[in-house]
Amino acid sequence: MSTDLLNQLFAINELMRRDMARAFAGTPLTESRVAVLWTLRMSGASTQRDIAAALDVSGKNVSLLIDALENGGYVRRTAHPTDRRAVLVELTDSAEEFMTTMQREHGELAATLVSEIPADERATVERGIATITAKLQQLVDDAANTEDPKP
Amino acid sequence: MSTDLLNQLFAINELMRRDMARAFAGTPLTESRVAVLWTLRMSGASTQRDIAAALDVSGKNVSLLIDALENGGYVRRTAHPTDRRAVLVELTDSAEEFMTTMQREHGELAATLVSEIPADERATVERGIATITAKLQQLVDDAANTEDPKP
DNA sequence: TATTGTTATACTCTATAACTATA
DNA sequence: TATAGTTATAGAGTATAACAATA
Repeated sequence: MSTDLLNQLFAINELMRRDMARAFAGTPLTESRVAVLWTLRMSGASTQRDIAAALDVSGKNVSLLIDALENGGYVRRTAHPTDRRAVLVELTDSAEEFMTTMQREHGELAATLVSEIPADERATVERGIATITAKLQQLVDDAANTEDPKP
Repeated sequence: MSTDLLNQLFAINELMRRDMARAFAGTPLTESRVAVLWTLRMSGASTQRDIAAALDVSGKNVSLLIDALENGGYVRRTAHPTDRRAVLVELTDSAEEFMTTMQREHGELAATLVSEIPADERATVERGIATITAKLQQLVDDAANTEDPKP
């Protein structure tokens, strides 16, 4: 049975991607752009360098994503108060509203999924998923450290 | 707690992507190309149209992916026995070997992850994940049918 | 007429390298 | 000298539309 686990996880990946895509169909948003919005929602106003680090992508890439988001009215670039090289990127009011809606929908989706599991098994399943996530994180970190030894 | 569920699932997504990327670093393969190889591994020789349907991407996209894979020696285009418009795409011997290795590694990873869960909870957790996958699948299907009513 | 795959065109995501303005 | 962001260039994934060959 456990050989099926990765297939299940891959299926969940794919399904969540499709579900997300539906959530912002009709907007000029893409998955990557929404990832930027999530970062800003969680961390507040950030420099492009911070966003690049959080998303593990190049600075150039962030420039393009912010260009598109700024153009669509989702974020605004403002002067950094102390570092004149840097800009601060922040969500506009309408983007904050948009993220509030997405967050609510995520919560509803999670509740719907969990409600399918028998009540007395929910805690075990949630703990199991957390365990899997933690182990996977550890494996990926270890692999990264092996390839890229302490600088 | 259940509000964290989606975050866990998103984290698993991201981690599996990174782990996969490591698995074929150094090859000319990308995530999308490997997705094609998986499809061929599971379904055997397929037309490009079948691959496009399985991956839910455009025919043009499949053309490009197959071009790249053919160029790298992973797949081969052969004539369709009965339909002269179509081509059959199939894995080369070396690609079959490559996929065998990937499949074995997937199995090992799944076993490692599952072994972190207390033995007496494994069945419950695996069943819970399967339940979540099924429900998610159903929600996505329903949404697709609502937008795109039976033609 | 409908379908398979390709050509043509375009947008997005991604990266590296060089450059400008600032620290 | 080092860092933040942009310009320049390039590869990859994705889509739609038009077209050729074949069903």
